[in-house]
Amino acid sequence: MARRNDEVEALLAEYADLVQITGGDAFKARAYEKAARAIGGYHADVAELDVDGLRQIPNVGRSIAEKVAEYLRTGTIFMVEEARARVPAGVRELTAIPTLGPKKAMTLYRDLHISSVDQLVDAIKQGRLRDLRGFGEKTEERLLHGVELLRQAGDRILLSTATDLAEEIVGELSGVRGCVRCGYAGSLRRMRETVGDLDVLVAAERSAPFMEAFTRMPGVAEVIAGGEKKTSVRTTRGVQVDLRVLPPHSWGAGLQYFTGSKAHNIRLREMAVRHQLKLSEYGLFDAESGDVVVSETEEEVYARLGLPWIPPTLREDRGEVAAGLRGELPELVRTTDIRGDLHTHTDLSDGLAPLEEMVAAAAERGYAYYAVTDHAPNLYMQRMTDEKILAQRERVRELDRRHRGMRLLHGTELNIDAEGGVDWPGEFLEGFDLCVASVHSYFDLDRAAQTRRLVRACENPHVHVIGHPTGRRIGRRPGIDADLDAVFEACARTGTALEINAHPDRLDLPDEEIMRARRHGVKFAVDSDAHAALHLPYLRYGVGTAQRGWLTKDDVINTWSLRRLRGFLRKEGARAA
DNA sequence: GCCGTTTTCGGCCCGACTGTTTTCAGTCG
Repeated sequence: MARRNDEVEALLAEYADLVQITGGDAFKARAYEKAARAIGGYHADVAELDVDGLRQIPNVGRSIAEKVAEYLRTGTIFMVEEARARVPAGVRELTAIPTLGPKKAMTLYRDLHISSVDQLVDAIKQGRLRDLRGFGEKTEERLLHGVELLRQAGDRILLSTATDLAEEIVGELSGVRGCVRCGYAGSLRRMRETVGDLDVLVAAERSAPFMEAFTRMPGVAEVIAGGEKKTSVRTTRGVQVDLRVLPPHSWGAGLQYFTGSKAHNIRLREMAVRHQLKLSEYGLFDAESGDVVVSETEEEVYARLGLPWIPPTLREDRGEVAAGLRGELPELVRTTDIRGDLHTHTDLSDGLAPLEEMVAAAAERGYAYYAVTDHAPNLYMQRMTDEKILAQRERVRELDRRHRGMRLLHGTELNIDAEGGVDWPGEFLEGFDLCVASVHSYFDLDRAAQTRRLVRACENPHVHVIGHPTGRRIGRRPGIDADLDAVFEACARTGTALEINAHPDRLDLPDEEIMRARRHGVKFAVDSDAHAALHLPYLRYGVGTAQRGWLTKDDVINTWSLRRLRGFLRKEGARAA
């Protein structure tokens, strides 16, 4: 069930942008940004709160609480509407282009009346930006490159957005009378990092009630096509959703067919042909007689082709069919295998929730251990000091004594500098149970320099995990240019784990690099990088990515017992070197 | 607009990088 918090967060963030674009008070804009983030990460549903309750949320004062209440009551906020009237929606969309912020967006609109990405591209090509103050040749290049990036991510949405939407739709349709089965398929079921459109399947005798319920769902902006077997809609956020209703006996074949990938299915159909069979979304048929052989479950379809059931996350034609035929499919790591999270934040740095709240939420998830890893001082904006982190350690130790079932580890997220150095000297790092080290700056160093800094970080005997190793942000920034094989080799040699950061806009390492790293013998940590208690469940997306990289439980250090994990954290490899 | 061991005003994450300037604005993390 979607929470109203997300709508409120989006609206306040929009208002913050509009304040900036119109040249309003920068501190006011930041106040709205902070309130938006706090509401997005708040544990309670804002729809359940009155003004006083809303004011309990950090960074929400009287004014914002009243605006939120206004929104919950009327569906709009007058001040936001007023601001929207002054700035066309396209101007705000321009700020989605990397390196183009609110100031430049406003200049483009004010001086050249540019209010869409397309208009911007045209204007650049016509050389109309040349005369603008603050815009030069390099700026034009960077903007075009930024547009390119934006378009690559294009109409695809993040895995988390797609999951939330799909679960809502499945929940709705499951409640319709006559529903035998309901679920989603497509690249979402394969847990690809982004999803183009959603495929929802229903097994039922009669399709009409489902088509009707589907097109009437809130959030449906337009019905693109409506038939007996298939209906397609576009949501108000621009996502296309296809609903297919199948006869119950075709469920397995339909699920298999619509899950894909295309390449995986082609391989399966070729196998079917060799068995004198024909595979379609309705079943596996005898090629000659046309009689149905199997169709009810995916397992039967795979079995009849001589294969074990192949997990959806492997269905990318990356060798899974051959491995299945040999009986060598990996036993993939599952979310339930994860015994702890090794990269999380609190409000001591840029997290939203206090230590106690994060720890309570982690305990709720049944973890055996949990690491708190706030930012170290070199990420200057966090203002970390030795005193603050040591005081936190005392609180962590105290809480650890009180939490019977779950061991707390005190760690930090270090910042890898341009040369591969980190924030604190060895003797200070010695005091941490665990150190994650990540790249947060110097994304444009050349390949040799990037490789060198990452290898050096691995060689630091106090660095246990390389956080979000490529630094990419999906749809916003490509990963750094480094010789990853050299980095993987260094990880394996020194006993440094690579993180699979589960945050939906990172998913870093990406799946293909995970496969490569595994061949070097690297171990991995699947972490949420949570900045609020609500982010802890992001872990599922990291596990999905790990599965797409063919990882087993043994490859992932945070599925291990605490004793085995502590052995890994001694990092004998790097110390011996 | 929010917040307070600096409490009703006056701060607010701070430094670096980039490209465009010719001393700095804009963007980012």
